[in-house]
Amino acid sequence: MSTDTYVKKCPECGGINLFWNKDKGEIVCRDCGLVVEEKMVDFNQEWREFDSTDAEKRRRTGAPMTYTQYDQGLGTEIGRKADLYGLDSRDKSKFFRLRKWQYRISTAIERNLKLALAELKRVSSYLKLPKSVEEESARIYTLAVQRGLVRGRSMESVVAGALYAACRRHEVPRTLDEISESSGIEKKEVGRTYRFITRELGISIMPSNPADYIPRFASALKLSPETQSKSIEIIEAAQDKELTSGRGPTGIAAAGLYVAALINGEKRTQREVADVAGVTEVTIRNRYKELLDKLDLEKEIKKNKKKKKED
DNA sequence: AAGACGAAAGTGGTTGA
DNA sequence: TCAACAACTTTCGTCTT
Repeated sequence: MSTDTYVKKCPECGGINLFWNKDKGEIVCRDCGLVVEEKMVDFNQEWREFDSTDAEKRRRTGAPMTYTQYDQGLGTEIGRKADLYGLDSRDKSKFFRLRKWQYRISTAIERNLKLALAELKRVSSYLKLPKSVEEESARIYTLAVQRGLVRGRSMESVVAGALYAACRRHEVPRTLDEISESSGIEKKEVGRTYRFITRELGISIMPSNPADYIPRFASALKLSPETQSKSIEIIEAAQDKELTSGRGPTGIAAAGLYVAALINGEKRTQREVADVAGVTEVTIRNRYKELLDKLDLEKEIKKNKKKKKED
C-alpha cells in the first residue's frame, strides 16, 4: 500500500522509466503507458505463481511497445500457436520450427497475462470479490489465453467474462451490469464473451440462483436479517412452484425481497429495490404479482398491516 | 405528491426452420 | 441466416395512499 515501496520496474514491459505523478497519485510507465496503481506491490505476490518459469527473461526485455501494438501482435501469434496442434503429427520438421515459435511467444503470453491479471485484480477489488473468485477467474483467463480465445476480443472483455464466469461458479453472483460498470466493457459484450469462453472451455455453470443475490441486495437496502431469510424462504417456495425458470434471477430476487420487506413491515419502495437489483419496477411488479397469486402471501401482508394498526 | 399499478410499444437475445 | 418468440425495459396514463 505505501508508496515508498513502489515498484521499480514496469510489470508489463520491464522498463525502468517509471514516472510518479504525485498529484494524481498514480505511477505511469513512460515506455508502454501502463498506469501502475499503488496496490501494485500486492500484485507482485500473485504474479509470481504465474511467472515462475521464466521470470528472469522478462526482467530485461525493455522494448518499448504501445499498448495496442502489443495486443494486436499477440493476437496473431496466438493464432499460429493454435494451428500448431493440427500439424504436429504429420510434419516433424515443421513441428520443431513451430515449437521454437511457441517457445518464443510464450513470453508474450506471459506478458499479456501480467497485464490482464492486473486488470482483473483491479476490477475484482472494485467489486469486493473474495479471493477464491479472483483466483478462479485468473485461472479461467489463463486457460482462455492458452487456447487462443482472446483473438478478436479485447483483453479487458475477456477479463470481464472470466470474472463473471468465476462469480457464477462460486455462487457469489454479480449482475452483468456491475461487471460492466466496473470493467468499462459494454454489458452485451461481457455477456457474449462470457458465453463464448464458457462454451469453448467447457465450463459448466449452474443457472444462477436468485437466493444468492439476496444478502447483497438486502444489505444495500439495509434490511434486517429476518427479512433476508424470509425472502429466501419465499424464493424457495417460488422455485417449488416453478415460478422461477426462464425468468431473470435478479428480478425474482428483487421481488422476493420486496415482498419480504412488506411482510416484515420494513417497506421499501419498488424503485429502491429496483435500483439495487438492477431491474425495473415493472419487472418487480410482474414477479411480485406472480408471487402473490401462487403463494398466497396476501394473508401475511394483511396480518402485518393489522399488527401495525394496533400499535 | 409520491408510490403503485398496468397497458402498449420497443429492445436485444435465443431458438428453430 | 432469418423470423418468431419470450423476457425485460421504457414510457406513460391512471389509481391509491
